[in-house]
Amino acid sequence: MKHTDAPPGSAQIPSLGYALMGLLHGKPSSGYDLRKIFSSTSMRSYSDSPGAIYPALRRLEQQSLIRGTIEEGSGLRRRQLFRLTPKGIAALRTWIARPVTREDLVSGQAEIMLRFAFSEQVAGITGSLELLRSFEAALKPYLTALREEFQAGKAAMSGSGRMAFECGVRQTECLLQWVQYAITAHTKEREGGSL
Amino acid sequence: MKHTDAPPGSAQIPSLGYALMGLLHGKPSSGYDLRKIFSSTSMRSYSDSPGAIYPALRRLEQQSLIRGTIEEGSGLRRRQLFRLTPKGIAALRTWIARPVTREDLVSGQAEIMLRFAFSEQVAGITGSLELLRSFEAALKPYLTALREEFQAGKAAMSGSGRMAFECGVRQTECLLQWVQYAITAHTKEREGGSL
DNA sequence: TATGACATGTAATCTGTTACATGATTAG
DNA sequence: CTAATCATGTAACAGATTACATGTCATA
Repeated sequence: MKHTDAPPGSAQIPSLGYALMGLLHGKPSSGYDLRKIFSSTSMRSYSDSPGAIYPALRRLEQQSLIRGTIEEGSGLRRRQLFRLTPKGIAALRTWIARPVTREDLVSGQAEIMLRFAFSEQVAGITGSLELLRSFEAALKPYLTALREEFQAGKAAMSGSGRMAFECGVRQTECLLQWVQYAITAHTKEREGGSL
Repeated sequence: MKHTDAPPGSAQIPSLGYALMGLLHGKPSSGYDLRKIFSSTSMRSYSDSPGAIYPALRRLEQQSLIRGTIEEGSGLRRRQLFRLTPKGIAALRTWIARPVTREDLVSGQAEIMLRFAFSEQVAGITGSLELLRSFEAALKPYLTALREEFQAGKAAMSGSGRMAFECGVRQTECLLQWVQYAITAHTKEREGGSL
């Protein structure tokens, strides 16, 4: 019975859309540029296929989150440069500022890390710090629950099932350590930098 | 130009299909049972929605990887119990025995962990060990490449971008440590258990 | 002039999500 | 009787993958 009832016009943006917008915030780019970023950097987890990127760009443009302009002059063929609109920047900011939920943790933390990666450029160090704290706040009880589930269920698991679960717990512990390290690092930087 | 040319009839199975088959290997279950497992255990990353599970089960049945039989007798309503066919068991085994590729590492390790979790039940400790070694072999050069990419690119990243990358490196290190720990644990168990 | 990198797209298909529909059985 | 739980399904839609199609420009 979850009536999503999203604010009209904001037909929820998939992860790829935010990845694209985050990159465009850094620098206006063509679809081809973005594809190259996906295929050549550690963002390989996003598909660099034209069938994914061009339709996604068009959807974002239809929602007025980005605007494309055809580049004239420079030697090559028509090349459409996309840049964020004010509405797009606002959407990015809202996305980054969303509190981290249990759901974010359950379904792989890929999207939260994406949010964090863009956070400093889009929302400043304060925004990064807020996201990290929200991350930490969600992570702690989640880790506790994971450990409890492990204790409760390990008797019924196969050897490798138990090990796989342990891996999940360890990875989550590792993540929490990183979050705490990142919080101190960012706190220091903010004190040293802009105070 | 990648002509996939999969062996006919084996129309590549998505991750959800293997998750379902892995659970069925443990014990024949109805769609409802499987949904409950997804919604109540740490396999929450799979959707427990009927719109995902029932069609997936039907697809597997059409490929003769599982077979459903209606349960009579016991009080409740008709309930279809699914169990693996020999072909399904073979497909599971093949999936588990697949060498771990770079691609597996790039796009989140969720699927390899699923493979590993089921490996002992389906392929025995030897199968688990082989998978772990393959995992280790893929992980080491990947980690090296990640670190190199980090060194090469960190100058151009924002503070939080750099941190996010560092998180990726740390998580990968954590994973490698776990793999090595799991290898020694499994090796011991095999020596103690069946020798 | 032929090849390969640049640059953009489309169509078919598959899978998953959301939301709804149906009906049986059990507990209060 | 009514509500909750058990149990299965479907229809509309969104998004990604794959494979193909198209055309420009540089260079060898």
